[in-house]
Amino acid sequence: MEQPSYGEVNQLGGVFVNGRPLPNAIRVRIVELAQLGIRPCDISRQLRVSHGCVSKILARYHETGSVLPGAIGGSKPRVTTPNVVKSIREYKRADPGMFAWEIRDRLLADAVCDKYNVPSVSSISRILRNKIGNLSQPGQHETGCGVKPPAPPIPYSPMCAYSYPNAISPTGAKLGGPPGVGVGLSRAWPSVHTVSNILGIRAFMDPSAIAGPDGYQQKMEEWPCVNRTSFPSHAVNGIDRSHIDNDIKYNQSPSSLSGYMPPCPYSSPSQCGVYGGNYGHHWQPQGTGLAHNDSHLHTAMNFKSPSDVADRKPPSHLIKQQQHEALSSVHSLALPTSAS
DNA sequence: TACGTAACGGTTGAC
DNA sequence: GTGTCAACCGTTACG
Repeated sequence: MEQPSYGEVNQLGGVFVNGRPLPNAIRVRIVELAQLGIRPCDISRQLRVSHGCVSKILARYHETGSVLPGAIGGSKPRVTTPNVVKSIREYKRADPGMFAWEIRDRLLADAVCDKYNVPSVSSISRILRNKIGNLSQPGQHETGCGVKPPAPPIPYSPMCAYSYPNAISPTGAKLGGPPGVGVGLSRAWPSVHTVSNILGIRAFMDPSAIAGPDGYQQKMEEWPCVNRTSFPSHAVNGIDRSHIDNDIKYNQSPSSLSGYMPPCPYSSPSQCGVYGGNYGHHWQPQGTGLAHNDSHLHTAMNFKSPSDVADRKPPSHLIKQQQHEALSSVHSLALPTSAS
């Protein structure tokens, strides 16, 4: 049986998995280096990540304060919640001649929904047709008639708590919610397609998994379809294994951001929280990805304060030295002088 | 040369 | 169990 090979090599020689986010450690490193004043082009070259990706990650970070990737997969949360259906039913009962658009306005006016999760007129029409259309007919499962209503047509979990305004920007981008709120990431990393595994840097991403105390490791390590042998065993994206190991310990100069930015704050199980399950009752604000139950992430999140960044910037005469050290810590390669 | 971004092909997970 | 859909991903190429 031929095992598929998921890894690919980009133009810079870096290994990536199409469709999958970069390891968080690399994402963090990108932001970290940028914070040190290293140019994106240099970060791109040194980490062997496309400049487009570097640009995207940095832009995302500046916008949301999170280095974590967004929620992949899943479906948008339902807007036709039982509560909404109930309200529509009541509106329709009070005024059978009510138009769908009137109902929609009413839902907004009564704060049953907000502008972000109000059903469309067509959705309301569908509700009226499918669920409330025979409202006036006898035997209807209206409450109060002593007849137990059938099971709700829509299996629903308490998604009503879902609040778009706090979670999604007008552009649809997930933004940070209240710190520490709803950041419990319940879903374990669902995919065997973790880049860390694919790249063979499991230990880099999740040192604790080496011990494998929770059985999670086994699941990951048993992934049979990753042809790790196709990747260099000694280096990942230009990061020498020995340096990766060092990176795990993160013995970096305390003068840099590293002092309060753990190098690998996001273990794979932590990262998983941003994938899937983010809609509906599983949905979690992206911006809080750094502030979830992993205290390291919270710490990492804190480092993003622009004022902090400004305050923590080292004296200018140390910047170049720090940049050099930062990149040197990532690679065994000498930092080109052009990187200045 | 550096950078932003659209296009592209891919993955993911809810439905 | 499978297909669809809509979200996301990183790379590439272009300006």
